[in-house]
Amino acid sequence: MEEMFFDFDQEPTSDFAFWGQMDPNFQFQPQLDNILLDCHSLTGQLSPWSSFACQSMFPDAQLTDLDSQTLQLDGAEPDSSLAADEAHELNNRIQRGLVPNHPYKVQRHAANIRERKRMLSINSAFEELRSYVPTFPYEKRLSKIDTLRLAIAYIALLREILLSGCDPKSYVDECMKNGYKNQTNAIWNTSDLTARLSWVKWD
DNA sequence: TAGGCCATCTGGTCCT
DNA sequence: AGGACCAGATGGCCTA
Repeated sequence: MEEMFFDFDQEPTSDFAFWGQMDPNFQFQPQLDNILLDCHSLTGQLSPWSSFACQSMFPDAQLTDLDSQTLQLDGAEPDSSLAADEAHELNNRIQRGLVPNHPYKVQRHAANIRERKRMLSINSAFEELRSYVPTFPYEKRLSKIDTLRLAIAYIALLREILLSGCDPKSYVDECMKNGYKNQTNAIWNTSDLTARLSWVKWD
């Protein structure tokens, strides 16, 4: 069987098994806006506003009324403090009847949009981190927690290699023979990390 | 079918 | 005051 190596210095276009490689020409923001705009209509998911939250905030309100209410187009003036893109997006959603007619709800929707964008930025950072940790070519996508743990172990090992002054490949080979003992993490301190590193092309 | 993982919504708290 | 951040709740999807 042909031996396979991974070179971490390769261009990101490498067809090695890295998950979540970003297309360098990918236009993130317009895609994001469309996704956010369409998520409700695509999933058909009902906002929790229609149940618990509405009743707790507005105990006197009839849920059916709240759910059916939408802002009138000419009266649709989302919070002026919103960023331009958020205001535009919110207006779009109001026009489509996706935002119920209550000032607090409008604010809450804007906050939801910001939160989703924030989580997406965190997720894109996770994707980038995944691209830096060693994975097996046949391995399924690492979860967030595994990505963090593996990254910690990987950094620790790289630090040890630097401090040892040894050739990286021979250091890993030695670890493979004798078993890698890392103090930092119980999850990845077995042969797993060194096995992953055996796929790394060091030179 | 249970468990893991994830996205989303939400309200509270912190920060600017 | 408003946005950022956070953690809890919830529900969907996938896999063993």
